Amino acid sequence: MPRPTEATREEVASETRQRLLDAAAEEFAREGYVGANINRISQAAGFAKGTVYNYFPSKHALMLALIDETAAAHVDFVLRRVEAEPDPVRRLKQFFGAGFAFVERNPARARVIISALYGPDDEFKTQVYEAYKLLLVTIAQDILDAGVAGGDFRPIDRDVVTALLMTVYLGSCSQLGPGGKIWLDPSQVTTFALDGIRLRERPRDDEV
Amino acid sequence: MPRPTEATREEVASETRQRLLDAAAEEFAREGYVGANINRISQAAGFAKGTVYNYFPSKHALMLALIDETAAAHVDFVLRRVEAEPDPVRRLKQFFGAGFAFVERNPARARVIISALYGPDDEFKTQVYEAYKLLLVTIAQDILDAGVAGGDFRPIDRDVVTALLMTVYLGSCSQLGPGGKIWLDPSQVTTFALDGIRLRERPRDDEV
Amino acid sequence: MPRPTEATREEVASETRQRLLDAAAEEFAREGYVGANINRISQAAGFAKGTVYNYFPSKHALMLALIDETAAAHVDFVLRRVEAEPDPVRRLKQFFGAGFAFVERNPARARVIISALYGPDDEFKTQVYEAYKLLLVTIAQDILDAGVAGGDFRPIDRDVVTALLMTVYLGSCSQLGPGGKIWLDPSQVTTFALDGIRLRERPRDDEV
Amino acid sequence: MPRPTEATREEVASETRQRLLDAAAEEFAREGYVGANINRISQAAGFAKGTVYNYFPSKHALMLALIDETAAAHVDFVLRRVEAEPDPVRRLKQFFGAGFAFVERNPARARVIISALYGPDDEFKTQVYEAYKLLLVTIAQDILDAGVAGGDFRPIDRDVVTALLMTVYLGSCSQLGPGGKIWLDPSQVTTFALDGIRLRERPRDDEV
DNA sequence: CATGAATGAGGATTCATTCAT
DNA sequence: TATGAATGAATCCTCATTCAT
Repeated sequence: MPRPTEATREEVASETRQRLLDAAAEEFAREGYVGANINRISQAAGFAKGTVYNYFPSKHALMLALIDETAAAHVDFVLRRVEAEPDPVRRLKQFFGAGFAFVERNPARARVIISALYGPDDEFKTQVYEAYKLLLVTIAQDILDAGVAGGDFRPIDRDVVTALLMTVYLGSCSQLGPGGKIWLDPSQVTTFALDGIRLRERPRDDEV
Repeated sequence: MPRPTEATREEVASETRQRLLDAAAEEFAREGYVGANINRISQAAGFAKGTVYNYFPSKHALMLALIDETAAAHVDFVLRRVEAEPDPVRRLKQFFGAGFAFVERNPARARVIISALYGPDDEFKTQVYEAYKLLLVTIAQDILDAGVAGGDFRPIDRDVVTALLMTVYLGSCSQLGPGGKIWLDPSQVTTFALDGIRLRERPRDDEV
Repeated sequence: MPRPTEATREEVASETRQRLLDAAAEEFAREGYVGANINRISQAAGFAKGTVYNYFPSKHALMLALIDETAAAHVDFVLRRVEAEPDPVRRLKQFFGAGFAFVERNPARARVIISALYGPDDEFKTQVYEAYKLLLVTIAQDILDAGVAGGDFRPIDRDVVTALLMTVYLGSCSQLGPGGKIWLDPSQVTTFALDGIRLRERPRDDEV
Repeated sequence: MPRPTEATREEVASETRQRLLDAAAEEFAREGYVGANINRISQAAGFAKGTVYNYFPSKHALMLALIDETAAAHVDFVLRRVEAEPDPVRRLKQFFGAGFAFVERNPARARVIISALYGPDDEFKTQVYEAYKLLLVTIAQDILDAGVAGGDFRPIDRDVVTALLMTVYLGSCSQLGPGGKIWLDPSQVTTFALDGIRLRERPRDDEV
């Protein structure tokens, strides 16, 4: 058992790091990576400029850490809910539902991810892809493959549709209205996406 | 009628302006707006730094002009082809087909528009919305409304679906592989989008 | 024939560069390379901070340019006077005499060279060696080799003695009293050095 | 007599201080005073940053202490050996021999002294002069004065030659090859210096 | 119209130093 | 005594912008 002071010290360091990441998320979301200002980040976190550099070796590394931390929380949040669902159709709905919920709870983080994806820095893009790989695999296998096998979905190109679903998801997320609310109704987006892939023997009228 | 020298002078000025815009498109696409460098732009266009300021009052104004010019060409290119089609379904296919064609011919311009949309500057976003308004209206009225009225599409929320179609289009455009090729097959994207809205009494097998 | 304005522009640029180098010499001499401040250099030269970067890509490059320029002037100044002398002994005297004269006229430049040689940056050292190579070769060949061949000097290790002569010269130069005067009398230094190598009437063989 | 714990405490403190000085010597030698990093020094010594400040009030004071400690060891090492010799010529040889031996055993310390002498900080220079005063006095009196009085050396300006001998010594020391070896052979340097002052068989009076 | 020298605000980063534990 | 988190002054460098030619 570590000495109390040791435990406390680590907690404080962890707490500081977290506050810096939170402040960085806000700043990067509002100003973009290049426009973000390290001094404002540390001030917003309640520290002096230098403290950022006690935790992250550079602005670039801070961004990478933020991407990693955000992606880990995001993937974890969505996957838990997706995998709790019994069948592919419900899972797809959860993918959108939980995804939008995460974005509404963490609008700044979401913006950072999206701007990393559409911004000019290839290293950020790669980092995002890596960090979200598990989510993409789950969509492809546990939702699309399973859905096609089970007769819920039409035969489709798994990778193309995975990309399209992520595209629809990310695109919807970035259309935030005032207050950070997602302007598109999740259920409408889900319906649209589901109808793009669902098998259609007979009319259905049990939608969300 | 202006004197020949006048005409020549205007032509030269127009030519200079065009070369500056082309160079700016490449630079903004590669570096992002904040990372773009006015000196590099002028050098790439074959001029000295100061020349940019003879044609555009600021870097910001240059970006706005580039958005306008690109959007005008883009909208014109797509609308000509969309409106040449006789029915909503074909028009929607043309929206994607012509849109992807424009992006493949003008990858730098496309990147600029997309980064403006997903970047932190709200003024750029507004400018893009304004410049593309005519395209959005055409989708909403001449494709969706017409398609619903004609029984091609299910009753849908026109504005939501317009947003979703643009989202799918833009998202697909930004997934460029090496060489600027769009990675997603236009016909697959079109099929996906069409199936999301099409009315489905009976199975159809006449797709793209 | 270039246009007058062109000629003037080049003259101004050359003049600016020279003023910056002069100011840099003073600053580097007084503060050392690391302690030197680019802003102070440009201010002392009568320009704003950024102007330095219109002429030199970095502080490091400015230092290298200063070493080169100083060494070229130094070597030229000394070699002209050394080579005007008819015999090795007089040439050696001129080496010290002209060398000390250059240092007294350019104390800041001399300090920069010396601090480059004794400072921690190996690239600066290499640059100094390269820039003074011609002078070292002249000492070794046109003074020492010639003097040994002509019976003025004892048989000596040419390279060792070249190094020792430079050492004595540089060491003496760095012992500046108030006002930048070299504290050691050139003639005393010359006598000391000459006696270290001159042929004696009878051989002695009791050395270390 | 202090209590054992007291004695131990002092030993530990002394040991710590010594390790810090050793690490500082390496760092100052490699990076120069301004480029040296207090954190690296403490890490290399096996302590945290703050510990340096428990032993030295500032980086500047650490440098001064290092100069003092090095000079004291250096002067002691050389003087012991010089004063063990019976006559001025042997003493002068020992001055160079022991001096070079000290430098080869303590290359980092030697570099620090030399960079202090040729660097921009006058306070360091003064400190070096003060700390080496006893050595200079010994050269001037116990070697040069004694040698002139005993007929070994020509009548010379004692202070000038003292300065020249130190110059030759320091200059030779700073020409370190790979591995910290002094590149100039001590015996050659000694011969050169001795011949510069030794009495010749017959007077010459054709000098400068 | 084209030029490019000059400007100076702005920002990332370093690091000696302090001090509470 | 040892620690290391926090500090903030200091500095190199970038680059949009101006303007005289």
